[in-house]
Amino acid sequence: MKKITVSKGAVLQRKGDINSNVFIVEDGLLRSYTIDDKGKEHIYMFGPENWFVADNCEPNTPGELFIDAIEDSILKVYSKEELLKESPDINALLRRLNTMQTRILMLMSSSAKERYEHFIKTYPNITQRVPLKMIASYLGVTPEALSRVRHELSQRE
Amino acid sequence: MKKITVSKGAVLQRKGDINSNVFIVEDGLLRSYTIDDKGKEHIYMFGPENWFVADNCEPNTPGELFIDAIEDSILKVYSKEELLKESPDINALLRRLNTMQTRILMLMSSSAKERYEHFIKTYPNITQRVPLKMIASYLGVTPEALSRVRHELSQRE
DNA sequence: TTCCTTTCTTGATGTACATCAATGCACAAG
DNA sequence: CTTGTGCATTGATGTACATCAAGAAAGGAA
Repeated sequence: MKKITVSKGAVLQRKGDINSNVFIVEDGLLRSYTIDDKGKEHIYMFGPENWFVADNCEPNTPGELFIDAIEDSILKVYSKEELLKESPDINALLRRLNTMQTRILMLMSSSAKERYEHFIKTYPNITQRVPLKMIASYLGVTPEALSRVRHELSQRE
Repeated sequence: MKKITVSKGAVLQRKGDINSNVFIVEDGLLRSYTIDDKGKEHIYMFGPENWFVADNCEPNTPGELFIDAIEDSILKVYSKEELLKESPDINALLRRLNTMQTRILMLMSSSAKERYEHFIKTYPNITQRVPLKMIASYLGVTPEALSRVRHELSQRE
């Protein structure tokens, strides 16, 4: 762990960086965000005092998020490895957080069709095991809308 | 930890229960979901083999989610206290998961206005510290839309 | 101060998805 | 077999929000 001071506007991490730092905000304000394919910014979270901010990607895989300082800030910086040493159970939780992160970014930036395509890639087996209306409910759309998406996708072949 | 077998349709937890179990799915399929004020169901997650399913509420506060079995399932059941004993750091992560959970449910079930109202309740200070467009980006709406929501709310007094 | 940049607001129009309603299919129970 | 009940599909219509465009207000740097 080391403590650093950054000024407003400082960039702590870029999307695509292989970088597994966890920031704990002592004072100031961070934000983490992504930029989608249309160039639009989506803020994933704000990090005010006493929050921790991190891109919850697996260690040693490229990150999804940008992290920067909205105000002058004082931060404690941990490496993820450092935290994992303390307790390996944390690994499962981190993976779970990652799933949630992806889900939030999907809900904010993707259309029903894109969300469905992502879903069948991520959970190919589940698609066969549950009724369509449950998948719709998971994706945040109505069964009618999902049915039309499905129809559209099957046409396109 | 104990191991249990449940059959399709079994309800493991209801919204409002004070119940801090964590289920690890050995075989079968669980789902967790909420029901909003309009009576609409929103699936928070599916729990296939090797997933863990839990309502990430603080221990000893009422849960947000229903959890039930979509297929006959074999589960390992842990109490949250049991996990916390292993490593107190997990607490911070659980709190974080809870924030994510709330966020996902908001994105799936609430209008822009409701999301904004929830935001200013949860982060009253941040509202003053960041430009509106960032809040819009966090909420998943355009600055224009948020501006109109704000206008509407200020009228109503 | 003036200029420049960024933020916020307001209006007009477009669109993805919701809602409502009807029909067709399964599969389960009698 | 027949009847019922829940699920999926399709069409017609409604609406919340996005997009596009223009102007007003609010700092920041010279």
